[in-house]
Amino acid sequence: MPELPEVETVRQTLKLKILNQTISDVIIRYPNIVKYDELEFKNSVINQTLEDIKRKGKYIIFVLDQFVMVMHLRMEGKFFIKTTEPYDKHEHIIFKFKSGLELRYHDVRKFGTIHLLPKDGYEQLYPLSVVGKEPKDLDQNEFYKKIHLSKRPIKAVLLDQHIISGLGNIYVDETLFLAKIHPERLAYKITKNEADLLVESAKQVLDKAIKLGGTTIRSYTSSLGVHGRFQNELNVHTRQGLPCPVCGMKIIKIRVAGRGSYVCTRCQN
DNA sequence: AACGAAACCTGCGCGC
DNA sequence: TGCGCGCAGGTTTCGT
Repeated sequence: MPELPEVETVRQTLKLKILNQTISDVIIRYPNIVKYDELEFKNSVINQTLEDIKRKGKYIIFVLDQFVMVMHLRMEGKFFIKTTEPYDKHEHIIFKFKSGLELRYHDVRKFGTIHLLPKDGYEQLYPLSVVGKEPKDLDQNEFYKKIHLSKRPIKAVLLDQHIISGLGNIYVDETLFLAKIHPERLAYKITKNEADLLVESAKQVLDKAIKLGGTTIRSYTSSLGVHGRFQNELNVHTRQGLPCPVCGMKIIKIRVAGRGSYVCTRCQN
């Protein structure tokens, strides 16, 4: 489900709904998601109160009194807030609150992760320590310096969260379209001006997507808070065979960096 | 050191 | 209808 705009939308919604709730119990139905000893995890978070909900790149950060829970939704992770309904087959972790509300983590493919970190200095600990800057915070010279010797296709570089965080398959395609750069172009062949334009385009794409509540494709069952409308604004992603909105040429789908990639070969070089 | 491929999982749509 | 394949908004680990 999530790239940065979807995670941000989820964060905002969760904050409205469960801030200041106190955890009374945790049900772990599929333990592999929790990257921590199961019993210790439970003992640590029970009786803790949710003080804030933050985000870094695609990670969502639940700040408790003495700990932080760092969650990554990977491909299909979603949250639901329920009360007493029976558990869905794909609800793997249930946080029960003293109020009777329940926060349920739902993940068909079970790729998601939860790390428990001490509150003190958690930003310097794995996994947050290896997350690169988001486009809005990324200095353009710094970005160019990081990519200008790389022999990877530019799309692979933009997907690399250590270098620049928040973009995923949808928003990389859209960013490359705005910057008029072909996803297969090797990073060292990107000029400084183009690199600057890439960072600018990424900011623009993410900002707009956040304003529209993210993108909803393929996930018909709505996740908490994500009623995205950015799918109506996509220029190329998912639009194979349709005309490029700029030049009218047919958009094609190719495979780059192992990912389905949509491109206008007239506009993007 | 750096790159691409495989692995982690499940479900859906397609062609035969 | 059933089966096998390819594909899916991500990241880490493995092998060259």
